[in-house]
Amino acid sequence: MSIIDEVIDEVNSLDVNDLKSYLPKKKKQAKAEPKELPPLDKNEKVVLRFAPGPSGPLHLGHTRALALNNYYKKRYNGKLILRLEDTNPNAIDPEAYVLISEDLDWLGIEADEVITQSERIETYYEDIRKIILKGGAYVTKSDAEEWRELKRQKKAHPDRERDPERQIAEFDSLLSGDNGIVVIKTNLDDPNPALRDFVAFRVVEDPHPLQKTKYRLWPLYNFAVAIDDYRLGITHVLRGKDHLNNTEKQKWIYKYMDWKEPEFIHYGLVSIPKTNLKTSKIRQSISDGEYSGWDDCRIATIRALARRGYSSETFSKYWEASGVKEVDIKFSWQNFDAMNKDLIDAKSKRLFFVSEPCEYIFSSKKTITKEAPWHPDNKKLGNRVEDIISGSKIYLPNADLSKIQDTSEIRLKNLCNVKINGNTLEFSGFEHKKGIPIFQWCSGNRKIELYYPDGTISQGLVEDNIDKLDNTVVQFERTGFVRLEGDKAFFLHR
RNA sequence: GCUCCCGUGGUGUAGUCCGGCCCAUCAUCUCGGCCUUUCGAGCCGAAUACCCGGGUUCAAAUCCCGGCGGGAGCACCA
Repeated sequence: MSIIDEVIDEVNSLDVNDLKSYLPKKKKQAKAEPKELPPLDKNEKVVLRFAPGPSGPLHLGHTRALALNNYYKKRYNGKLILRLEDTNPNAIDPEAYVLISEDLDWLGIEADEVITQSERIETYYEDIRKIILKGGAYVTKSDAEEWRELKRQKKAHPDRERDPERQIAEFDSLLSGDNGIVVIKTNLDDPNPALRDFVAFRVVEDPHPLQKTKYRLWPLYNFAVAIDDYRLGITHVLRGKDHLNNTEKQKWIYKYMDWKEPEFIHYGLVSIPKTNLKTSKIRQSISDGEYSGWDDCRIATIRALARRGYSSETFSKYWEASGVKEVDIKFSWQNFDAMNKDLIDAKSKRLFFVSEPCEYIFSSKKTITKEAPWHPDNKKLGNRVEDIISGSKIYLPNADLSKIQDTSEIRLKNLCNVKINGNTLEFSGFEHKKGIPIFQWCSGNRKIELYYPDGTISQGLVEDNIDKLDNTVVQFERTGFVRLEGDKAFFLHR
Protein backbone atom coordinates (compact mmCIF):
# COMPACT_ATOMS: atom_id res chain seq x y z
CA MET A 1 0.00 0.00 0.00
CA SER A 2 1.46 3.24 -1.01
CA ILE A 3 1.91 6.11 1.35
CA ILE A 4 -0.74 8.01 -0.59
CA ASP A 5 -3.37 5.39 0.07
CA GLU A 6 -2.49 5.32 3.72
CA VAL A 7 -2.99 9.01 4.03
CA ILE A 8 -6.26 8.91 2.13
CA ASP A 9 -7.57 6.22 4.43
CA GLU A 10 -6.54 8.14 7.46
CA VAL A 11 -8.20 11.30 6.27
CA ASN A 12 -11.36 9.47 5.32
CA SER A 13 -11.60 8.01 8.77
CA LEU A 14 -11.58 11.38 10.47
CA ASP A 15 -14.73 13.03 11.74
CA VAL A 16 -15.97 16.07 9.81
CA ASN A 17 -15.54 18.27 12.84
CA ASP A 18 -11.99 17.11 13.32
CA LEU A 19 -11.25 17.85 9.70
CA LYS A 20 -12.30 21.45 10.23
CA SER A 21 -9.32 22.03 12.44
CA TYR A 22 -7.08 21.38 9.43
CA LEU A 23 -8.61 24.18 7.39
CA PRO A 24 -6.28 27.09 6.87
CA LYS A 25 -6.91 29.83 9.34
CA LYS A 26 -8.41 33.03 8.09
CA LYS A 27 -5.69 35.59 8.23
CA LYS A 28 -6.64 38.49 10.38
CA GLN A 29 -6.83 41.53 8.30
CA ALA A 30 -3.59 43.27 7.88
CA LYS A 31 -4.54 46.89 7.76
CA ALA A 32 -7.56 49.11 7.51
CA GLU A 33 -5.40 52.06 6.70
CA PRO A 34 -6.12 53.70 3.37
CA LYS A 35 -3.88 52.42 0.68
CA GLU A 36 -1.48 54.74 -0.97
CA LEU A 37 -1.00 55.51 -4.59
CA PRO A 38 2.31 54.30 -5.98
CA PRO A 39 5.28 56.49 -5.21
CA LEU A 40 6.87 58.75 -7.77
CA ASP A 41 10.48 58.51 -8.83
CA LYS A 42 11.96 61.68 -7.57
CA ASN A 43 15.35 63.20 -7.09
CA GLU A 44 14.25 66.76 -7.00
CA LYS A 45 11.29 68.92 -6.08
CA VAL A 46 8.18 67.50 -7.73
CA VAL A 47 6.55 69.84 -10.24
CA LEU A 48 3.25 68.86 -11.81
CA ARG A 49 0.78 70.55 -14.05
CA PHE A 50 -2.86 70.58 -14.97
CA ALA A 51 -3.32 71.83 -18.52
CA PRO A 52 -6.86 72.32 -19.83
CA GLY A 53 -7.87 74.18 -22.95
CA PRO A 54 -9.98 77.21 -22.00
CA SER A 55 -13.05 76.15 -23.95
CA GLY A 56 -15.46 76.15 -21.03
CA PRO A 57 -15.72 75.39 -17.34
CA LEU A 58 -14.30 72.18 -15.92
CA HIS A 59 -16.36 69.03 -15.66
CA LEU A 60 -16.25 65.71 -13.87
CA GLY A 61 -13.88 64.28 -16.46
CA HIS A 62 -11.25 66.89 -15.64
CA THR A 63 -11.31 66.16 -11.95
CA ARG A 64 -9.28 62.98 -12.23
CA ALA A 65 -6.20 64.69 -13.63
CA LEU A 66 -6.70 67.45 -11.12
CA ALA A 67 -7.14 65.17 -8.13
CA LEU A 68 -4.20 62.93 -8.99
CA ASN A 69 -1.79 65.77 -9.71
CA ASN A 70 -2.86 67.56 -6.58
CA TYR A 71 -2.47 64.37 -4.56
CA TYR A 72 1.17 64.03 -5.54
CA LYS A 73 1.77 67.71 -5.06
CA LYS A 74 0.62 67.40 -1.46
CA ARG A 75 2.37 64.09 -0.87
CA TYR A 76 5.74 65.39 -1.99
CA ASN A 77 5.25 68.97 -0.99
CA GLY A 78 5.63 69.86 -4.65
CA LYS A 79 4.29 72.47 -6.99
CA LEU A 80 1.22 72.44 -9.24
CA ILE A 81 1.03 74.64 -12.29
CA LEU A 82 -2.23 75.50 -13.99
CA ARG A 83 -1.46 75.94 -17.64
CA LEU A 84 -4.13 77.29 -19.95
CA GLU A 85 -3.59 75.88 -23.41
CA ASP A 86 -5.08 78.52 -25.64
CA THR A 87 -3.08 78.12 -28.84
CA ASN A 88 -6.09 77.52 -31.04
CA PRO A 89 -7.72 80.93 -31.42
CA ASN A 90 -10.88 79.31 -32.74
CA ALA A 91 -11.56 77.09 -29.76
CA ILE A 92 -11.49 79.53 -26.88
CA ASP A 93 -14.24 80.78 -24.64
CA PRO A 94 -12.84 83.99 -23.15
CA GLU A 95 -14.89 83.41 -20.02
CA ALA A 96 -13.25 80.05 -19.47
CA TYR A 97 -10.06 81.60 -18.09
CA VAL A 98 -12.06 82.77 -15.12
CA LEU A 99 -14.44 79.82 -14.95
CA ILE A 100 -11.57 77.35 -14.68
CA SER A 101 -9.94 79.24 -11.85
CA GLU A 102 -13.25 79.36 -10.02
CA ASP A 103 -13.66 75.63 -10.45
CA LEU A 104 -10.21 75.02 -8.98
CA ASP A 105 -11.06 77.25 -6.04
CA TRP A 106 -14.24 75.36 -5.39
CA LEU A 107 -12.40 72.06 -5.50
CA GLY A 108 -10.00 73.45 -2.94
CA ILE A 109 -7.03 73.07 -5.27
CA GLU A 110 -4.53 75.85 -5.32
CA ALA A 111 -2.34 76.34 -8.36
CA ASP A 112 1.07 77.63 -7.37
CA GLU A 113 1.42 79.28 -10.72
CA VAL A 114 -0.89 80.07 -13.62
CA ILE A 115 0.55 80.04 -17.13
CA THR A 116 -1.20 81.12 -20.29
CA GLN A 117 0.33 79.71 -23.43
CA SER A 118 -0.74 82.52 -25.71
CA GLU A 119 1.57 84.79 -23.71
CA ARG A 120 4.53 82.57 -24.50
CA ILE A 121 4.47 82.55 -28.28
CA GLU A 122 7.90 84.20 -28.56
CA THR A 123 9.40 81.36 -26.52
CA TYR A 124 7.97 78.82 -28.91
CA TYR A 125 9.39 80.76 -31.86
CA GLU A 126 12.84 80.81 -30.30
CA ASP A 127 12.83 77.11 -29.60
CA ILE A 128 11.56 76.06 -33.00
CA ARG A 129 14.36 78.08 -34.60
CA LYS A 130 16.82 76.07 -32.58
CA ILE A 131 15.26 72.81 -33.68
CA ILE A 132 15.20 73.91 -37.32
CA LEU A 133 18.86 74.82 -37.10
CA LYS A 134 19.61 71.38 -35.70
CA GLY A 135 17.84 69.87 -38.67
CA GLY A 136 14.93 68.62 -36.59
CA ALA A 137 12.16 70.51 -38.32
CA TYR A 138 11.15 71.85 -41.70
CA VAL A 139 8.70 74.22 -43.31
CA THR A 140 6.42 73.28 -46.10
CA LYS A 141 3.83 75.19 -48.06
CA SER A 142 2.64 72.15 -49.88
CA ASP A 143 -0.90 70.97 -50.19
CA ALA A 144 -2.01 69.27 -46.96
CA GLU A 145 -3.35 66.16 -48.63
CA GLU A 146 -0.22 65.66 -50.71
CA TRP A 147 1.97 65.97 -47.61
CA ARG A 148 -0.16 63.51 -45.68
CA GLU A 149 -0.20 61.00 -48.49
CA LEU A 150 3.59 60.96 -48.65
CA LYS A 151 3.70 60.29 -44.91
CA ARG A 152 1.32 57.40 -45.34
CA GLN A 153 3.77 55.95 -47.83
CA LYS A 154 6.69 56.57 -45.46
CA LYS A 155 8.18 58.98 -48.00
CA ALA A 156 9.82 62.32 -47.35
CA HIS A 157 8.32 65.44 -48.80
CA PRO A 158 10.91 67.31 -50.93
CA ASP A 159 10.72 70.32 -48.57
CA ARG A 160 11.87 68.08 -45.72
CA GLU A 161 15.36 67.78 -47.13
CA ARG A 162 16.22 71.45 -47.60
CA ASP A 163 19.08 72.78 -45.52
CA PRO A 164 18.45 74.52 -42.19
CA GLU A 165 19.26 78.03 -43.42
CA ARG A 166 16.65 77.70 -46.12
CA GLN A 167 14.14 76.37 -43.58
CA ILE A 168 14.74 79.38 -41.36
CA ALA A 169 14.09 81.69 -44.28
CA GLU A 170 10.88 79.83 -44.99
CA PHE A 171 9.95 80.06 -41.32
CA ASP A 172 10.40 83.84 -41.43
CA SER A 173 8.18 84.01 -44.46
CA LEU A 174 5.41 82.34 -42.47
CA LEU A 175 5.72 84.99 -39.80
CA SER A 176 5.43 87.73 -42.37
CA GLY A 177 2.43 86.51 -44.27
CA ASP A 178 2.95 83.29 -46.22
CA ASN A 179 0.84 80.21 -45.62
CA GLY A 180 2.41 76.94 -44.59
CA ILE A 181 3.28 74.71 -41.66
CA VAL A 182 6.30 73.87 -39.56
CA VAL A 183 6.84 70.14 -39.15
CA ILE A 184 8.87 68.18 -36.62
CA LYS A 185 10.87 65.41 -38.23
CA THR A 186 10.43 62.01 -36.65
CA ASN A 187 11.07 58.55 -38.05
CA LEU A 188 9.21 58.25 -41.34
CA ASP A 189 9.62 54.48 -41.15
CA ASP A 190 7.80 54.31 -37.85
CA PRO A 191 5.31 51.46 -38.15
CA ASN A 192 2.82 53.58 -36.26
CA PRO A 193 1.47 56.05 -38.82
CA ALA A 194 0.39 58.35 -36.02
CA LEU A 195 3.99 58.97 -35.12
CA ARG A 196 5.44 60.04 -38.45
CA ASP A 197 6.36 63.74 -38.83
CA PHE A 198 3.92 65.95 -36.96
CA VAL A 199 2.94 69.57 -37.33
CA ALA A 200 4.37 72.05 -34.84
CA PHE A 201 2.98 75.34 -36.16
CA ARG A 202 0.21 76.43 -38.46
CA VAL A 203 -1.20 79.73 -39.65
CA VAL A 204 -4.44 81.03 -38.16
CA GLU A 205 -5.53 84.50 -39.22
CA ASP A 206 -8.54 84.72 -36.92
CA PRO A 207 -8.03 87.03 -33.97
CA HIS A 208 -7.19 85.48 -30.62
CA PRO A 209 -9.43 86.53 -27.69
CA LEU A 210 -6.41 87.69 -25.69
CA GLN A 211 -3.66 88.39 -28.22
CA LYS A 212 -6.01 89.69 -30.93
CA THR A 213 -4.05 89.86 -34.20
CA LYS A 214 -0.60 89.99 -32.70
CA TYR A 215 0.29 86.51 -34.00
CA ARG A 216 -0.68 84.54 -37.04
CA LEU A 217 1.64 81.54 -36.67
CA TRP A 218 0.36 79.37 -33.82
CA PRO A 219 2.03 76.38 -32.17
CA LEU A 220 0.07 73.16 -32.04
CA TYR A 221 -0.56 71.08 -28.96
CA ASN A 222 2.39 68.71 -28.96
CA PHE A 223 4.96 71.37 -29.61
CA ALA A 224 3.72 73.85 -27.05
CA VAL A 225 3.31 71.15 -24.44
CA ALA A 226 6.81 69.78 -24.81
CA ILE A 227 8.42 73.22 -24.71
CA ASP A 228 6.41 74.30 -21.69
CA ASP A 229 6.81 71.09 -19.77
CA TYR A 230 10.55 71.56 -20.02
CA ARG A 231 10.72 75.34 -19.64
CA LEU A 232 8.43 75.26 -16.60
CA GLY A 233 10.45 72.51 -14.98
CA ILE A 234 7.73 69.86 -14.93
CA THR A 235 9.13 66.68 -13.39
CA HIS A 236 6.13 64.39 -13.75
CA VAL A 237 3.56 64.41 -16.51
CA LEU A 238 0.52 62.61 -15.18
CA ARG A 239 -2.29 62.28 -17.71
CA GLY A 240 -4.65 59.91 -19.47
CA LYS A 241 -3.70 57.04 -21.73
CA ASP A 242 -5.16 58.91 -24.67
CA HIS A 243 -1.90 60.84 -24.62
CA LEU A 244 0.30 57.80 -25.18
CA ASN A 245 1.05 58.76 -28.77
CA ASN A 246 1.46 62.41 -27.86
CA THR A 247 4.11 61.42 -25.38
CA GLU A 248 6.06 59.71 -28.14
CA LYS A 249 5.82 62.82 -30.31
CA GLN A 250 6.87 65.10 -27.51
CA LYS A 251 9.92 62.97 -26.83
CA TRP A 252 11.27 63.94 -30.25
CA ILE A 253 11.42 67.54 -29.12
CA TYR A 254 13.30 66.59 -25.97
CA LYS A 255 15.66 64.63 -28.16
CA TYR A 256 16.39 67.52 -30.54
CA MET A 257 16.86 69.94 -27.68
CA ASP A 258 18.89 67.43 -25.74
CA TRP A 259 16.66 67.87 -22.73
CA LYS A 260 16.09 65.43 -19.90
CA GLU A 261 12.62 63.98 -20.15
CA PRO A 262 10.14 64.22 -17.29
CA GLU A 263 8.58 61.05 -15.98
CA PHE A 264 5.48 60.24 -18.00
CA ILE A 265 2.63 58.44 -16.26
CA HIS A 266 -0.54 57.48 -18.08
CA TYR A 267 -3.67 56.33 -16.34
CA GLY A 268 -6.48 54.47 -18.05
CA LEU A 269 -9.46 56.10 -19.69
CA VAL A 270 -12.61 56.69 -17.74
CA SER A 271 -15.98 56.26 -19.27
CA ILE A 272 -18.63 58.14 -17.43
CA PRO A 273 -21.99 56.55 -18.09
CA LYS A 274 -25.14 58.50 -18.80
CA THR A 275 -23.32 61.79 -18.64
CA ASN A 276 -22.84 64.39 -21.32
CA LEU A 277 -19.45 65.99 -20.86
CA LYS A 278 -18.90 67.42 -24.31
CA THR A 279 -18.36 71.10 -23.69
CA SER A 280 -19.40 72.06 -27.19
CA LYS A 281 -22.67 70.16 -26.93
CA ILE A 282 -23.48 71.60 -23.54
CA ARG A 283 -22.74 75.07 -24.86
CA GLN A 284 -25.16 74.45 -27.72
CA SER A 285 -27.88 73.23 -25.38
CA ILE A 286 -27.43 76.29 -23.20
CA SER A 287 -27.79 78.65 -26.11
CA ASP A 288 -30.81 76.67 -27.31
CA GLY A 289 -32.34 77.30 -23.91
CA GLU A 290 -32.56 73.63 -23.04
CA TYR A 291 -30.17 74.04 -20.11
CA SER A 292 -30.34 77.02 -17.81
CA GLY A 293 -26.56 77.50 -17.80
CA TRP A 294 -23.24 75.85 -16.97
CA ASP A 295 -24.66 75.00 -13.55
CA ASP A 296 -27.83 73.30 -14.74
CA CYS A 297 -28.30 70.36 -12.39
CA ARG A 298 -28.68 67.91 -15.25
CA ILE A 299 -25.07 68.22 -16.43
CA ALA A 300 -21.79 67.15 -14.88
CA THR A 301 -19.83 70.38 -14.82
CA ILE A 302 -18.09 71.08 -11.54
CA ARG A 303 -20.37 74.00 -10.90
CA ALA A 304 -23.51 71.96 -11.52
CA LEU A 305 -22.32 69.21 -9.19
CA ALA A 306 -21.45 71.85 -6.63
CA ARG A 307 -24.92 73.27 -6.94
CA ARG A 308 -26.41 69.87 -6.26
CA GLY A 309 -24.42 69.77 -3.07
CA TYR A 310 -21.52 67.42 -3.65
CA SER A 311 -18.63 67.91 -1.32
CA SER A 312 -15.42 68.92 -3.08
CA GLU A 313 -13.57 66.37 -0.98
CA THR A 314 -15.49 63.54 -2.64
CA PHE A 315 -13.73 64.17 -5.93
CA SER A 316 -10.23 63.69 -4.57
CA LYS A 317 -11.27 60.70 -2.48
CA TYR A 318 -12.88 59.00 -5.42
CA TRP A 319 -9.99 59.45 -7.81
CA GLU A 320 -7.34 58.60 -5.30
CA ALA A 321 -9.18 55.35 -4.67
CA SER A 322 -9.28 54.67 -8.41
CA GLY A 323 -5.52 54.72 -8.71
CA VAL A 324 -3.25 55.39 -11.66
CA LYS A 325 -3.29 52.05 -13.45
CA GLU A 326 -3.44 51.88 -17.22
CA VAL A 327 -6.68 49.92 -17.17
CA ASP A 328 -9.69 51.64 -18.58
CA ILE A 329 -12.35 52.11 -15.98
CA LYS A 330 -16.00 52.92 -15.73
CA PHE A 331 -17.04 55.73 -13.44
CA SER A 332 -19.58 54.62 -10.86
CA TRP A 333 -22.07 57.21 -9.69
CA GLN A 334 -23.14 54.73 -7.05
CA ASN A 335 -19.69 54.52 -5.50
CA PHE A 336 -19.15 58.22 -5.91
CA ASP A 337 -22.44 59.01 -4.19
CA ALA A 338 -21.70 56.57 -1.41
CA MET A 339 -18.44 58.35 -0.68
CA ASN A 340 -20.17 61.68 -0.70
CA LYS A 341 -22.87 60.42 1.65
CA ASP A 342 -20.20 59.31 4.06
CA LEU A 343 -18.89 62.83 4.19
CA ILE A 344 -22.15 64.74 4.52
CA ASP A 345 -24.49 62.44 6.39
CA ALA A 346 -23.50 63.35 9.93
CA LYS A 347 -23.79 67.08 9.36
CA SER A 348 -26.90 67.22 7.19
CA LYS A 349 -30.06 68.27 8.99
CA ARG A 350 -33.27 66.36 8.44
CA LEU A 351 -36.49 67.86 7.15
CA PHE A 352 -39.91 66.57 6.21
CA PHE A 353 -40.79 66.86 2.58
CA VAL A 354 -44.37 66.29 1.49
CA SER A 355 -44.81 65.74 -2.20
CA GLU A 356 -48.22 66.14 -3.79
CA PRO A 357 -49.66 67.42 -0.51
CA CYS A 358 -53.24 66.74 0.59
CA GLU A 359 -54.78 69.20 3.04
CA TYR A 360 -56.31 68.14 6.38
CA ILE A 361 -57.44 69.93 9.49
CA PHE A 362 -55.92 68.97 12.80
CA SER A 363 -58.28 68.53 15.73
CA SER A 364 -57.39 68.12 19.39
CA LYS A 365 -58.39 69.42 22.80
CA LYS A 366 -55.07 71.03 23.42
CA THR A 367 -52.02 72.28 21.62
CA ILE A 368 -49.50 69.58 20.70
CA THR A 369 -45.81 70.30 20.35
CA LYS A 370 -43.72 68.75 17.66
CA GLU A 371 -40.23 68.01 18.83
CA ALA A 372 -38.12 66.43 16.13
CA PRO A 373 -34.35 66.01 16.16
CA TRP A 374 -32.45 67.81 13.45
CA HIS A 375 -30.48 64.62 13.10
CA PRO A 376 -31.41 61.14 14.40
CA ASP A 377 -27.89 60.31 15.63
CA ASN A 378 -26.16 63.63 15.97
CA LYS A 379 -28.08 64.95 18.98
CA LYS A 380 -25.84 67.97 19.28
CA LEU A 381 -27.80 69.54 16.45
CA GLY A 382 -30.81 69.78 18.75
CA ASN A 383 -34.50 69.73 17.89
CA ARG A 384 -36.88 71.56 15.71
CA VAL A 385 -39.92 72.54 17.71
CA GLU A 386 -43.35 73.63 16.56
CA ASP A 387 -46.71 74.07 18.32
CA ILE A 388 -49.69 72.65 16.48
CA ILE A 389 -53.02 74.06 17.63
CA SER A 390 -56.38 72.55 16.97
CA GLY A 391 -57.69 73.78 13.64
CA SER A 392 -54.26 73.96 12.04
CA LYS A 393 -53.83 72.75 8.54
CA ILE A 394 -51.75 69.62 8.12
CA TYR A 395 -50.52 68.39 4.78
CA LEU A 396 -49.82 64.73 4.03
CA PRO A 397 -48.14 63.16 1.01
CA ASN A 398 -50.56 61.72 -1.49
CA ALA A 399 -48.49 58.66 -2.34
CA ASP A 400 -48.54 57.45 1.27
CA LEU A 401 -52.25 58.13 1.71
CA SER A 402 -53.16 55.92 -1.19
CA LYS A 403 -51.77 52.97 0.73
CA ILE A 404 -54.14 53.23 3.70
CA GLN A 405 -57.85 53.20 4.56
CA ASP A 406 -59.82 56.40 4.93
CA THR A 407 -60.56 55.75 8.56
CA SER A 408 -57.16 54.50 9.62
CA GLU A 409 -55.16 55.62 12.54
CA ILE A 410 -51.77 56.94 11.58
CA ARG A 411 -48.87 58.56 13.36
CA LEU A 412 -47.69 62.00 12.47
CA LYS A 413 -43.97 61.63 12.85
CA ASN A 414 -42.57 63.28 15.97
CA LEU A 415 -46.02 64.56 16.96
CA CYS A 416 -48.83 62.17 17.87
CA ASN A 417 -51.30 59.61 16.60
CA VAL A 418 -54.39 60.74 14.75
CA LYS A 419 -57.46 59.13 13.27
CA ILE A 420 -58.42 60.14 9.76
CA ASN A 421 -62.02 61.25 9.61
CA GLY A 422 -62.89 62.81 6.29
CA ASN A 423 -60.55 65.74 6.00
CA THR A 424 -59.98 65.91 9.74
CA LEU A 425 -57.11 64.41 11.67
CA GLU A 426 -58.34 63.74 15.21
CA PHE A 427 -55.82 63.45 18.01
CA SER A 428 -55.72 59.88 19.34
CA GLY A 429 -52.79 59.70 21.71
CA PHE A 430 -49.05 59.76 22.02
CA GLU A 431 -48.37 56.10 22.54
CA HIS A 432 -46.01 54.46 20.07
CA LYS A 433 -48.01 51.65 18.55
CA LYS A 434 -46.28 48.95 16.58
CA GLY A 435 -47.29 48.62 12.97
CA ILE A 436 -49.09 51.92 12.69
CA PRO A 437 -48.09 53.79 9.55
CA ILE A 438 -45.92 56.79 10.16
CA PHE A 439 -46.31 59.90 8.05
CA GLN A 440 -44.17 62.90 7.38
CA TRP A 441 -46.25 66.00 7.45
CA CYS A 442 -46.12 69.78 7.11
CA SER A 443 -48.20 72.40 8.84
CA GLY A 444 -47.24 75.35 6.71
CA ASN A 445 -47.72 75.98 3.07
CA ARG A 446 -44.08 76.48 2.19
CA LYS A 447 -43.82 75.33 -1.42
CA ILE A 448 -40.66 73.87 -2.86
CA GLU A 449 -39.70 72.48 -6.23
CA LEU A 450 -37.37 69.53 -6.18
CA TYR A 451 -35.18 69.25 -9.28
CA TYR A 452 -33.82 65.85 -10.18
CA PRO A 453 -30.76 65.39 -12.42
CA ASP A 454 -32.82 63.41 -14.90
CA GLY A 455 -34.87 66.52 -15.54
CA THR A 456 -37.99 65.67 -13.56
CA ILE A 457 -39.31 68.23 -11.12
CA SER A 458 -41.35 67.28 -8.10
CA GLN A 459 -43.68 69.77 -6.40
CA GLY A 460 -44.17 69.63 -2.69
CA LEU A 461 -44.15 71.26 0.70
CA VAL A 462 -41.34 71.51 3.15
CA GLU A 463 -41.15 72.57 6.77
CA ASP A 464 -41.36 76.31 7.29
CA ASN A 465 -38.02 76.64 9.01
CA ILE A 466 -35.79 76.28 5.97
CA ASP A 467 -34.74 79.89 5.59
CA LYS A 468 -31.70 79.62 7.75
CA LEU A 469 -30.77 76.47 5.84
CA ASP A 470 -30.69 78.19 2.48
CA ASN A 471 -27.71 77.10 0.37
CA THR A 472 -26.96 74.11 2.55
CA VAL A 473 -27.34 70.40 2.07
CA VAL A 474 -30.11 68.74 4.07
CA GLN A 475 -31.81 65.40 3.93
CA PHE A 476 -35.46 65.27 2.98
CA GLU A 477 -36.28 62.20 5.01
CA ARG A 478 -36.96 59.15 2.91
CA THR A 479 -36.41 61.15 -0.28
CA GLY A 480 -32.71 61.80 -0.17
CA PHE A 481 -30.12 64.49 0.25
CA VAL A 482 -30.82 67.78 -1.44
CA ARG A 483 -29.30 71.24 -1.57
CA LEU A 484 -31.64 74.09 -0.79
CA GLU A 485 -31.65 77.22 -2.87
CA GLY A 486 -34.54 79.61 -2.27
CA ASP A 487 -37.77 77.89 -3.24
CA LYS A 488 -35.86 75.25 -5.14
CA ALA A 489 -34.14 72.11 -3.97
CA PHE A 490 -31.66 70.15 -6.04
CA PHE A 491 -31.54 66.43 -5.63
CA LEU A 492 -28.09 65.15 -4.67
CA HIS A 493 -28.47 61.43 -4.01
CA ARG A 494 -30.30 59.08 -1.67
C1' G B 1 -6.50 48.28 -41.91
C1' C B 2 -1.96 49.84 -39.13
C1' U B 3 0.29 51.05 -34.22
C1' C B 4 0.05 51.05 -29.01
C1' C B 5 -2.18 49.94 -24.16
C1' C B 6 -5.06 46.88 -20.97
C1' G B 7 -8.05 42.14 -19.07
C1' U B 8 -9.25 40.19 -10.65
C1' G B 9 -17.02 39.72 -8.29
C1' G B 10 -22.30 44.20 -11.04
C1' U B 11 -18.67 48.54 -10.11
C1' G B 12 -13.90 50.43 -8.36
C1' U B 13 -9.62 48.49 -6.04
C1' A B 14 -5.29 45.30 -3.33
C1' G B 15 -2.07 41.44 -4.78
C1' U B 16 1.15 40.67 -10.67
C1' C B 17 7.62 43.60 -11.15
C1' C B 18 10.58 39.55 -7.07
C1' G B 19 5.53 32.35 -8.05
C1' G B 20 4.18 29.67 -2.10
C1' C B 21 1.65 33.27 4.04
C1' C B 22 -4.30 34.09 -2.01
C1' C B 23 -9.80 28.11 -1.15
C1' A B 24 -7.62 36.17 -3.18
C1' U B 25 -8.00 42.59 0.00
C1' C B 26 -11.07 46.65 0.92
C1' A B 27 -15.21 49.69 -0.52
C1' U B 28 -19.78 50.01 -3.03
C1' C B 29 -24.02 47.44 -4.81
C1' U B 30 -27.50 43.12 -3.85
C1' C B 31 -29.98 39.84 -0.22
C1' G B 32 -31.17 38.42 4.92
C1' G B 33 -31.21 39.67 10.43
C1' C B 34 -30.80 43.34 14.60
C1' C B 35 -31.62 48.43 15.85
C1' U B 36 -34.45 52.76 14.61
C1' U B 37 -40.73 57.56 15.32
C1' U B 38 -40.65 55.53 7.88
C1' C B 39 -35.13 57.24 5.23
C1' G B 40 -30.29 57.24 6.26
C1' A B 41 -26.53 55.74 9.54
C1' G B 42 -24.81 51.73 12.69
C1' C B 43 -24.13 46.39 13.94
C1' C B 44 -24.25 41.01 12.39
C1' G B 45 -24.42 37.57 8.34
C1' A B 46 -24.72 35.81 3.08
C1' A B 47 -23.85 35.80 -2.16
C1' U B 48 -20.66 37.15 -6.26
C1' A B 49 -14.17 37.48 -9.34
C1' C B 50 -8.33 35.93 -11.13
C1' C B 51 -10.89 36.35 -19.92
C1' C B 52 -9.92 31.35 -22.44
C1' G B 53 -6.43 27.42 -23.81
C1' G B 54 -1.70 25.38 -23.55
C1' G B 55 3.33 25.37 -21.29
C1' U B 56 7.19 25.84 -17.21
C1' U B 57 7.15 24.40 -11.90
C1' C B 58 6.60 20.49 -6.13
C1' A B 59 3.59 25.14 -6.49
C1' A B 60 0.72 30.12 -11.25
C1' A B 61 -3.89 35.69 -10.39
C1' U B 62 1.54 36.18 -10.58
C1' C B 63 6.39 33.60 -15.44
C1' C B 64 6.17 31.99 -21.11
C1' C B 65 3.29 31.10 -25.75
C1' G B 66 -1.29 31.34 -28.47
C1' G B 67 -6.24 32.89 -28.79
C1' C B 68 -10.33 36.01 -27.43
C1' G B 69 -12.23 40.56 -25.50
C1' G B 70 -12.08 45.91 -24.35
C1' G B 71 -9.93 50.81 -25.17
C1' A B 72 -7.01 54.57 -27.58
C1' G B 73 -4.30 56.93 -31.59
C1' C B 74 -3.66 57.34 -37.00
C1' A B 75 -5.84 66.19 -37.23
C1' C B 76 -2.75 72.25 -40.15
C1' C B 77 -7.93 70.05 -32.17
C1' A B 78 -6.51 70.06 -27.04
